[in-house]
Amino acid sequence: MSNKNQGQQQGKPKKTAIRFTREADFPQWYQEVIKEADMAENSGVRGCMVIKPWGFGIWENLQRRLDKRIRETGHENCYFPLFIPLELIEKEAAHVEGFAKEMAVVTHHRLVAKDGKLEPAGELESPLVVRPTSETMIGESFAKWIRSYRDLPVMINQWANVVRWEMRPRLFLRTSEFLWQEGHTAHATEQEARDETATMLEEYRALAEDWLAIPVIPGEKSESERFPGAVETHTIEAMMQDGKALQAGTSHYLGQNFAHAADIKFQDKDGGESYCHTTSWGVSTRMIGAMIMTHGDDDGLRVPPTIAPHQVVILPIARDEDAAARVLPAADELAEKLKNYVAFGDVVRVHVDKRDMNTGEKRWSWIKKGAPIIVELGPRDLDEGSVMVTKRTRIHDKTSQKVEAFVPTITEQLVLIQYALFDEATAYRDARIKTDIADFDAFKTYFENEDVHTAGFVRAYWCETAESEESLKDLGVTIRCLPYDQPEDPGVCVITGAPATKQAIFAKAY
RNA sequence: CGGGGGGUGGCGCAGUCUGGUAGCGCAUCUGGUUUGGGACCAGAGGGUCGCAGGUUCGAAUCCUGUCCCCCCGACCA
Repeated sequence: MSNKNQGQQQGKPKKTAIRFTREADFPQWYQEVIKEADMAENSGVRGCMVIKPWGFGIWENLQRRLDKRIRETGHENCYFPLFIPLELIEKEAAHVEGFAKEMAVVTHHRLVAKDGKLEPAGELESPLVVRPTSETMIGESFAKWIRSYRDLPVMINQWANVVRWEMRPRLFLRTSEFLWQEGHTAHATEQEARDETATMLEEYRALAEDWLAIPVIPGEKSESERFPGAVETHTIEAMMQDGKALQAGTSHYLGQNFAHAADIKFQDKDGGESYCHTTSWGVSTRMIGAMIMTHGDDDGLRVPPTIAPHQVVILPIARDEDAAARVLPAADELAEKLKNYVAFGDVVRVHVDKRDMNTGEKRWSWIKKGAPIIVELGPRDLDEGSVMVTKRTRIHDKTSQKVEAFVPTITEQLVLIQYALFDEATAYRDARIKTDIADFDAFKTYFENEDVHTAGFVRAYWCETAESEESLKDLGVTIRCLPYDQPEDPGVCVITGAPATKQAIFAKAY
């Protein structure tokens, strides 16, 4: 048995690679993972973060895959302005109301020097809102673009930053400015728009589960949780390791609400005039927060191989010049060999870490960053024709593998890590979905007494009334969604005891 | 936005109550010894204490304002 604390001869012994454990303090642990993995940091601007290469690389890999799927499902990328005229966003009543509190507003367009300082001057006649989302702006364009049924459907997407002046920012989960994609489509018929909404939610489910290894529950939002202005909002809900829910992506059927507001209409075959049915859907950098809180452990981040900026990190071990002369070229050579293989549709991403620092420290830095496979290559390995392999899923089990066995199986090893992460997360989540809560007393007892060991979701029948939902408020519990897979038989509402036909997921949420 | 806690070399902190011009550990740099699970010894560099103003002979310490961070709550992707 090796002792991972061996190097800690002085000072406080460390049991884990990072300072906080999930159990002791989940919020602190979350921040510590981000810091130790060198993913992002706060900036001097409230609620706005600097995304560092390891965090941004993860985002880019997620983005690359999703962008591909967005194109494959018939959409095209566009770009719309960051600023929205105030009078434009006022057009859809429910929409404004929903976003009013969190909109940043530009009121001036110029600065003048005064007493050595710069002061805003040139007040705008009409203020501009920094987009919190682009339904209104894109709706304006749709109205111009669409004349005839032959122009439909219009299916576009944009990768952009948006601003929502949130009260309580948290890195990746809720930043004032965040990166996302927003898809916007306009259709001739309700059915087509509803199908689009469902198609994109399924894309999000696949992105979360197949790509990020995050198990999610797809379903429909209750009325109170709907996107402002939407007829229906569909969501994928994930469970974090503290048992809280995180909405990881949404797809909205907007009906004709925005079409009426922006006058998006077309002439049909009969010459009649109709309003379009529109949709919108988005996922954001919040997904990275979901990944951290799904896969991270007390030694830091664990990145699914699909999106890891480096899937394999090679650590050349050289104690002197002579060893370096042998080991460094060998490490490069190994990297080149690995690059002949493809995993998840891309050439295996290999990095040789040649930084001049202690090997143990170097190794821990990659463990904290969550690189899926760490390969140590030293003179001894060279003599034996082998490599020392650590998988991030089992950091205390180093195995020596022959190079000719290791290299050709790299794809398989990465895939197995991917599956292991998904299976582990799924087992964790499923064990924390309670389905045996009989009545509201038991429900309250559960949510009042939950802690980091027991917290989770309750799945139970719900009568779908706003009043019953209101009574959850004091508990801090919300209805996350009505899952698509529903039992055939009706039951009774866990809150009111009234007859109910559908089950809902109840949870505390981010 | 309400309640609570904070901002002191890169990181983590002490010092603040009882003003006297900054200290510890880690990290960094140099030299040496080391090196396959977060090395050791010696030496060195680095901060004016979030920012602005005030009180004072003198402010990290007191007062006012302000910005930012963390936790809980309400709000939200």
